[in-house]
Amino acid sequence: MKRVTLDDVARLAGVSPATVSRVINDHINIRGEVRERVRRVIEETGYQPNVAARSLASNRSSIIGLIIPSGVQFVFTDYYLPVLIQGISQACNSHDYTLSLFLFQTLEEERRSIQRIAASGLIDGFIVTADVKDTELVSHLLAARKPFIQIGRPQDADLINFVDVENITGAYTGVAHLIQTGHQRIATIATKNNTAGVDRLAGYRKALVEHGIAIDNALIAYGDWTEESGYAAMQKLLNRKPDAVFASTDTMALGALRAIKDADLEVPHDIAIVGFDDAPIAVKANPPLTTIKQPTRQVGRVAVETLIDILQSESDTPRHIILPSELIIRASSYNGDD
Amino acid sequence: MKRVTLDDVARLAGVSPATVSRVINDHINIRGEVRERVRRVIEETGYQPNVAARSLASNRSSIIGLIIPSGVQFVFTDYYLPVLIQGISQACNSHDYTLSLFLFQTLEEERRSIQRIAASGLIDGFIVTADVKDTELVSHLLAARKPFIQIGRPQDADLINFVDVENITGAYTGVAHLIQTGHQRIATIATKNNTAGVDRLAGYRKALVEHGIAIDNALIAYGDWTEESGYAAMQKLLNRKPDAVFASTDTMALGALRAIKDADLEVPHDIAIVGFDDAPIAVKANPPLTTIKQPTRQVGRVAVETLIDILQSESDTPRHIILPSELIIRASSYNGDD
DNA sequence: CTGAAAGCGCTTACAG
DNA sequence: CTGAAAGCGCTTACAG
Repeated sequence: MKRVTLDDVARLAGVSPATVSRVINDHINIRGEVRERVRRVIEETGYQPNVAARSLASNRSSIIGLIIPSGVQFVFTDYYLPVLIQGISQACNSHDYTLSLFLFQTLEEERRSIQRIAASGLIDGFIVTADVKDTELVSHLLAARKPFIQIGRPQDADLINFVDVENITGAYTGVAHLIQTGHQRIATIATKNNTAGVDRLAGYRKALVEHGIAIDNALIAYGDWTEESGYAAMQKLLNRKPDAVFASTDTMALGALRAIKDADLEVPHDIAIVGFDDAPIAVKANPPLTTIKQPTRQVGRVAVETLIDILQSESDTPRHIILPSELIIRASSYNGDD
Repeated sequence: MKRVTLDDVARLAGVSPATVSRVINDHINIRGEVRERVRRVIEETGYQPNVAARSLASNRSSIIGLIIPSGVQFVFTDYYLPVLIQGISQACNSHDYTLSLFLFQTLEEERRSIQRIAASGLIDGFIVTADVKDTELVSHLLAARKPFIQIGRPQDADLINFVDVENITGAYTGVAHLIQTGHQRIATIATKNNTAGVDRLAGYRKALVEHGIAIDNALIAYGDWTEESGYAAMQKLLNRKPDAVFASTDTMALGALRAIKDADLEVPHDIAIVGFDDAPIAVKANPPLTTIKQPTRQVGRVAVETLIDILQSESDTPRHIILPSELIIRASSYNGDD
């Protein structure tokens, strides 16, 4: 059983290969009758275009590469990445793009591969889950002259396409909520070295300032996205007697929760917690945590759609897309479902 | 700056394109001097072969597709899949294969895509994280005559390549450990509808029988891999006064742990727990859980390497690979790291 | 609206 | 050990 090719279809339909190609690619200017005839033959034969041939001839592959750099250490401690990938995959499926995944463990592996990948012509464009730290990766990508879009605002550069979440406003909303519910000594567990963390800290500051509360640096601790670091940070903060804490990740919020419980304090009675992230963690906490939910799945979808748009458009005006986050206030009793 | 092609390299090196191709593909029978000369030109020009052209000419793409079927609902509640993907990705990187990810949300999406993907010629072979339920997917793949390897033993069929974990022996070891540490009324939280679950239950039974303990069906409850289901199952089991429980997933073990605590019983003093899975969950539990650790990352690597081997070999003797699992006994105090 | 023809950048018998 | 040539299966100006 040999593969059926475009030429076979052309012969069977009594048209030229060019016409079949045009039908497949939805070109206009095909007579309806001819189009139908070709479509019928395609249907009957089960013809599928050969991707390699198409790619070689057209210089497009319809493959999007997702790069997860070596710096992304929290791959497995967070819900973030799996959900993001789900969003990306979904969008690829519905736009008939294929997703390629590049997951790098070490910087060396990253360096070795990225050149080869970008230059091989396999991938039309990339999505990068990069961070402030990954400027090297970004410069490689720029050098390869391949279109790419970054998930998360890059530190500098307005020249880079990105889609991000409203981190500042989100954090602001969460902290304002704490203030409005009567809290005054609001601590935060922040992160360094990534723009999301920096922005969330900025939102925290802004909320305090706008509500006339002085910023007390002793109420600011830092973690590294892990639950353990949230635990440790909260232990330090407890000495300063906060009555609420805004953790810039749900995972760290979970650690904070544990530290508070271990200190025999009650949540949210003694100390209220607000987290920030993709929610399932916050929901499963006991008591479930109030959180600022970022639309991670949507971020993935929008990244794909924007990238496709970039690939198809001529202009190279950089796209900067910022999606809203949402404050979700949770009752303090856990009923076991979601 | 135009792309440099194989012909450019040939011209610069003063050889024929065929020779350059042979050098790139490590064919034997190239004079050392010529090989060096060609290599130098490749180095200097930064030449990268065009994947589409190579793929069209050779009928191989060096792309492996990872299919995660719509039935895999526990994508985000388990560490399993991310770790597996990491192992797969690692192996792909080191063998110069590219990984394509196909994540299906619905059965319809799956059906619509799988045909197209298999027939497009883009992918050399597939890895499927399939389960008993996914016979439809498997038959599609068989119909497309594309090599594939399944993660997890298929229900029937010795004709299918697979790599699996020693589920029976693993569970046996865990339950035997409970018996040896003095427990008699050992309950289990099992799962249905997947061979791993069935095998783990078989291992549980075998351990009891071989140690002369009668099997009490009242001590067998079922869950669906979620923490909630583990919680509910444990609540039922508690009425039967078990002194230990073997949960066939760490996630369900976590739910069981919570149920035991909520009943004001102590772990492991009143009831010992043994889980089965990829460990990080068990480590983070408080107290950390004794668990049978499956080598998920290695499963991923082996799957890739076996698939590559299948692609390159002539024989189609099916490969059945079963990797050992390991009992990890945890002290009952949690020190917060790992 | 449609076709003939060139070309995309490789690989691989075949011949020597 | 090396080269000339055909061919992989498409797309796309170009011409009509």
